[in-house]
Amino acid sequence: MKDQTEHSPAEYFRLFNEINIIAQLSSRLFEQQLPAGMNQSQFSVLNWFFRVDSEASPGRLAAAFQVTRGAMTNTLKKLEAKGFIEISPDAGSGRQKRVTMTAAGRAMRDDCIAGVSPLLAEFAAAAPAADPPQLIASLAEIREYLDDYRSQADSG
Amino acid sequence: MKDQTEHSPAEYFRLFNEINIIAQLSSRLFEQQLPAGMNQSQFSVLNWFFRVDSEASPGRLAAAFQVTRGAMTNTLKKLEAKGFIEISPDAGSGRQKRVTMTAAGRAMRDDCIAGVSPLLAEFAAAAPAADPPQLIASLAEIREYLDDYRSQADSG
DNA sequence: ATTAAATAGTTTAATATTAAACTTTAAGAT
DNA sequence: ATCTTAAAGTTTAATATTAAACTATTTAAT
Repeated sequence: MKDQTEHSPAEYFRLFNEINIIAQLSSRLFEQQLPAGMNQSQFSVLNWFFRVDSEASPGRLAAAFQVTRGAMTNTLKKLEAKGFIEISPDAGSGRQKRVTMTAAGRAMRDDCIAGVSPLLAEFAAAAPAADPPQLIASLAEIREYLDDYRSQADSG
Repeated sequence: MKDQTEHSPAEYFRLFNEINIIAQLSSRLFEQQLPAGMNQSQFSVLNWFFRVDSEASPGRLAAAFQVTRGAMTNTLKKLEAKGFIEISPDAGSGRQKRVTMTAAGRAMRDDCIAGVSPLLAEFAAAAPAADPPQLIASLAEIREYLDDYRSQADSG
């Protein structure tokens, strides 16, 4: 007999299903709170500069968000046109570029956070999850597994 | 001091972030295993007929998957063109339609499951999550909250 | 019975994304 | 030194999706 550690394929199917539905619902909800003209992709890039590093190549950002380089080119163009980032040649490498966030970009990132905060606060108050830290930890394990899996597939 | 029940907005931000990354990674991975010409949206509709009911209106399916009716029109057209579903007038209501899955659709649904199974089995064997049932239960709570939230917003 | 409002579905225009082709630059092999 | 391969970024074509306009039908109000 199996004990509580049984992990069936069907169970994981159901798990990914729940995750996908939540991703879809929450993304829609979040995007509706963002300032006009901003979407989640653009916000994510601005927030990356806030959280992770002060500069990056387009390729590094594409890898960070697991989108194609073409998609990142498009997102960066939008942000550059609005003056939220700057794209300059990389001094050390002629085939790379150097992306940085402007003051206007930082201000817009703050506006986005302000727009989304009431929703998150409402959510936190309703607390529809028993133990968020535990949940986050479990999900992080899965995310890391998928990341590794992808890397293997890329090289193999 | 807060105990383990603290639920901060920042925590939920992080939670949705993990969920979105997993959704993106897993969707890509799953779609790559599907038979040529099939994508997740189309598979989901076929699988819905397997799991939930033997017939539905386009609007019911759009609501079930939280996509616009326009998006569902598009998905159903693709499935109909390939002979996986049939769309007929609804006897009881001139403005509704009646969608059903064909035998070819059932066969394709099985092919999709077969294509995805090795990946799920591999995943289940690696078991990158301590307690999938618990995880699913927590996520289901969140999904239900978001569903309700959306319904309120729609009517309010 | 007429009219107004709501509902179901489709169509259109715009956008975000992927995959693949392409250009330029760098690194490695000889 | 030259040639080949790899890497970084962009462009193009195709697709999926949303929001909004539109058509047809049903329900409700009077």
